[in-house]
Amino acid sequence: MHISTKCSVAIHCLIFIYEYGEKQKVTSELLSLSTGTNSVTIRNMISALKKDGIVAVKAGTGGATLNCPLSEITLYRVCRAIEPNFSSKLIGVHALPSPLCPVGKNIHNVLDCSYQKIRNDLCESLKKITLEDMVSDYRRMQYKPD
Amino acid sequence: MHISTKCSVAIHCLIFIYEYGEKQKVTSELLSLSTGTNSVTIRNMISALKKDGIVAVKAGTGGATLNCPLSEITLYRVCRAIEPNFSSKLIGVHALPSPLCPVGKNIHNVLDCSYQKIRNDLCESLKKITLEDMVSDYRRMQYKPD
DNA sequence: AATGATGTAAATTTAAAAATTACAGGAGAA
DNA sequence: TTCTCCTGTAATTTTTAAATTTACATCATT
Repeated sequence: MHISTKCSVAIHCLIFIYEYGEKQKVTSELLSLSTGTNSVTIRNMISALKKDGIVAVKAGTGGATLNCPLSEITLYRVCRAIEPNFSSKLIGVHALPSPLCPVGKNIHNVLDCSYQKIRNDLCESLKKITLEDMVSDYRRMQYKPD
Repeated sequence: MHISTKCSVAIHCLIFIYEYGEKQKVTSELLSLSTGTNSVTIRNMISALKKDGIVAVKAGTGGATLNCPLSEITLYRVCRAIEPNFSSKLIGVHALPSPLCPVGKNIHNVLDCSYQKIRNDLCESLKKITLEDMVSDYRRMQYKPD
């Protein structure tokens, strides 16, 4: 029913990996410390990003690196990688409207009509923002700390 | 962190009230039966819609009616009435990134930059859809049931 | 007054998200 | 070749948020 904190954690990790992935070994433990999120949760999330080709993880010895240019990583892609049907969970629908009521009988279809538009708009909105944008925001803040 | 089912239940109720509110007394009990949602939840939700001027409830004796034209009731207005800060809860953020890490220290501000754009886009998207649209979808389905 | 409604608070239940525990398996270092 | 550090993933437990339930004061009409 929502875009979970996993998306925020994923962006955090991706920025971290971009900044440090080449210089040092970025493990799930390190990302766990930086994000304040459980290392198993991190591993599951990184694993999903890996399947989408966003990151690469060195087998056996560990360590994550980016696997594609920042400009190709949109928020849409991150959300979809982590939670395949995230957009259909955006707005919750009540499960048991009465089939005996004319409104209840049709409400799911009525809602779907409009919700589909909203879901599409959201996806477009998420496609417009890339990790490149976010890293540049990050760097700007790095040097203007207030 | 998401748009709850309350929004869907509210739309269901508003269509119901539009269709039957003038002919019969639409009580929370009746809406509870039609939606399959608890009557106290209905009353709380109707109460929020009332505060926004979307519906009127007859005091004492009960019964809800629409209080403004369908075309003025956008999904944005419904969402905001029910959950004042719904858009800020759209995407969850991890609560405890490490303040000792350069990324952790700035991540909330970085996320806010982009998330603000997404929230605005969502609000615009919700403003484009009115209850008038949804009622006409509903009526179309009424006569073409499949 | 009696009835049938709303409005709201407080407590309980339910369901979803996240954390924890546990462990098999891979790559490199000792 | 065995030890260590890491990943991947399953199963369980804890935590949190949403929704329901219970309860009752209050307000018009009959």
